[in-house]
Amino acid sequence: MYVTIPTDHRRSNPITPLKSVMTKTAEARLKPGSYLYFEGDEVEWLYQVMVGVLRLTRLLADGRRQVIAFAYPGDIVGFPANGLHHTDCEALTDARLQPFRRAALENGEGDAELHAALLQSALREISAMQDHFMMLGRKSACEKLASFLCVLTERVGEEVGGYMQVSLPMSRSDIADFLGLTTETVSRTFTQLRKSNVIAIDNIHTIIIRRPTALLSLSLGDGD
Amino acid sequence: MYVTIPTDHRRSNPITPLKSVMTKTAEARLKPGSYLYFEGDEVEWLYQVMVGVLRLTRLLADGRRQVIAFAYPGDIVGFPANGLHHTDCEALTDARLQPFRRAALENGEGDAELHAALLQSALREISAMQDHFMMLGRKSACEKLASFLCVLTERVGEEVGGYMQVSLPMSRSDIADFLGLTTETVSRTFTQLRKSNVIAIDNIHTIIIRRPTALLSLSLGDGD
DNA sequence: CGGGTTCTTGACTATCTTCAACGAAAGTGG
DNA sequence: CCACTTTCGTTGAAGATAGTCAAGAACCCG
Repeated sequence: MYVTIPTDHRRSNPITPLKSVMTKTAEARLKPGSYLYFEGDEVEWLYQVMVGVLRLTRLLADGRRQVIAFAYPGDIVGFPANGLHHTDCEALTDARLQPFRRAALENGEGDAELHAALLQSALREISAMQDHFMMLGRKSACEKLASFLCVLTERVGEEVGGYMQVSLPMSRSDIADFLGLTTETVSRTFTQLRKSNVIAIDNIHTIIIRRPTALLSLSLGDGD
Repeated sequence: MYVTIPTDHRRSNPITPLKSVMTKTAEARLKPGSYLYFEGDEVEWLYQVMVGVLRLTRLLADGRRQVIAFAYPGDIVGFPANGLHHTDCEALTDARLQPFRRAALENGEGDAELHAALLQSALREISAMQDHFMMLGRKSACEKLASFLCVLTERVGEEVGGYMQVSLPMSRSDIADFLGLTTETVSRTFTQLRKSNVIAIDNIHTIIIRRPTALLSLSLGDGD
């Protein structure tokens, strides 16, 4: 499940690994900055993220970029369309991935359980992307960033000293390209949230949620 | 396949109907303005649009709306996530739909061919939605509307008197909510395209493409 | 420690939205 | 079929949000 506004899937299901009764393929490992695949590549494998964070991006001819999703442990990346990858996929951190043959999705390969799990994952992704449409099309900069932090806190936040804390392995421009903003706007919005004491910025990559309910309100547009 | 920036699927495959060897369920018919399902409904059927145009929408608590997609003949609507519908679906025109049991997607129901076709349709939808992200997040009003008209022309344009002509069964506010704009901006952008002689507006719901290459350039951001 | 990248901040600008009015089209009822 | 009402679409003026350009600060890495 990808980082978008959640529909219902809570952290109730933290990282249900898909287990295949078939060929137990060895986990893949990635270093930060290395690519798993590129747009246009033939799809041979899907991958479940076991450890780490990946970034899926698409480029426009003139260099404008859209981050499609950040993939966290439990998520599946690499769904094919007409047999091809439609995004670039880069590791933001050290990562470990469990590969599944594309055929496991497309014809089951005799493993009905795995097949069903991959399909459900694809369907959840459709729903998650629909949420993200609302974010991109209809939310203000502040609502976008607040939503983003809420979702991340929900999925991968850790409690530290009575507050939830979130690690942001991606750069400000990754966040900007995910939310349809510029880095400057992302930066200003972080500052604004910090000054209004909704969050604290421990360091650039670590955010502390000081007022979770305020953050949630902002994410829903009650901030007016 | 939904109305978004196309990846590769051209009109080469105009309306390949999915044929089931199983229960030949009767076609459903819809009048304009009637709903096929609502967000939150249990999914029992998927539908392939045979005739007509449907609109898939999502609402925010405060009434802001996002049009997720317009579904044209050949498209499948109703993919479940956790068994539920995640959009509202309304007919914009008279429509005819071929229903398929949800089980045909989820476990094949013994019809492997239908199962595979539904799965491929879901995967293509994921790719189409990724295109739409770029549109919502990274394009200007003019690029958005030009892209929209290009895609529609490609999919459902008809040649009339040497020019391609496109019918727009949806309202201006549907277009606005699809592109993440206001109705005023959509209207102004139509006027701008008309004044620069890229399109002609035969009537509110019928657009003539006077300069297709100029429209394509605008959609890609070469308009500067 | 130093050089390069990333992040933040400021001033200014552009694009799009908002608010408001008007006109056109479509639906309703006599 | 026409008058009335309502909805939808267009246009204008003003304002706000986010973008652009530019400089300085913080961070990272060798």
